[in-house]
Amino acid sequence: MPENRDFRMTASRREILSLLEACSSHPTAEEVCTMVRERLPKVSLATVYRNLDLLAREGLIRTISVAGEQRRYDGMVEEHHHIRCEVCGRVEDVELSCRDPLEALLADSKGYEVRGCTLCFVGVCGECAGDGAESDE
Amino acid sequence: MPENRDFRMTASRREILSLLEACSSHPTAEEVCTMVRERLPKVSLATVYRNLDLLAREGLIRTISVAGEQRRYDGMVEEHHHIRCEVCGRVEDVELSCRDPLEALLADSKGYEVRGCTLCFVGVCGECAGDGAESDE
DNA sequence: ATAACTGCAAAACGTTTGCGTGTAT
DNA sequence: ATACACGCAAACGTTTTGCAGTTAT
Repeated sequence: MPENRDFRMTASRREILSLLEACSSHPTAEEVCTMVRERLPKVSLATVYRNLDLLAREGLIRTISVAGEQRRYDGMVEEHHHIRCEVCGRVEDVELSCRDPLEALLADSKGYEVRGCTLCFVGVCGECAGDGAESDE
Repeated sequence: MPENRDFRMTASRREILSLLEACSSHPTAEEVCTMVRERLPKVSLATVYRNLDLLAREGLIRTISVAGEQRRYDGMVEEHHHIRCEVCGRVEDVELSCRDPLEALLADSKGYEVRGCTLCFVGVCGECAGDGAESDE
């Protein structure tokens, strides 16, 4: 039963994929690598990077990147956005479809054909609030 | 006439600041360095990084994190957002205050105290449209 | 069989830091 | 005079790449 893909579904790829799909924490490549190694101890970080890149290009996962910070990966491929805690760095999903109404506005106002939208709120999560951490603004 | 600042307004800082204020292209640190060197040839990249960081901490410029790319800097300090061309990479300002209505929603729905919002649309700008460049999706 | 995939090590990249010298205040 | 800022070069953490051996198809 040949799969209709232009790449091979190897053990490490299957593992990365199912791991990301089950995981809500938007891990970094290194965190993915650590998780993969629990089941496939010999997987190298380079392979994890290569596979994350491939899976993202194939549209099976999403990349969350904030310039100057470590890239993170997300198994949820539907359009959605994130909120990141300024203190602990955690990233959570936000279900919020503000894209469509703005798309028309932007395409009109800037002459762009809008293809996507990366929206990331930053703030302080409930756990970090009151930690005395809000003073570094 | 002593200035009421907790840092010195040196030549390189003044230059970086006025350059960013006059510049609408959201340059990277290296681009800023190149521009600064047109007038101050001996400035080092490390100094540019240090000064960009300081000016951002002081609130005189903004750091913009455009997904997947190098950090960029912006002389416009008011809350605003960006749109980036997928083809040529240019980043333009978008005046669009979608923050306030969403803030309440988010603070409520996720338990976060929202402090800011980085919103970046990606698309194809007018100049790049029809260049045959939209095939690499 | 063979093209795709892998681990390893080294390179590349953007960014930060230590140190001794220079400069704004 | 002195604390701050600087240039230089080296270090850093993340990501990419070259290569030779391995594996899925």
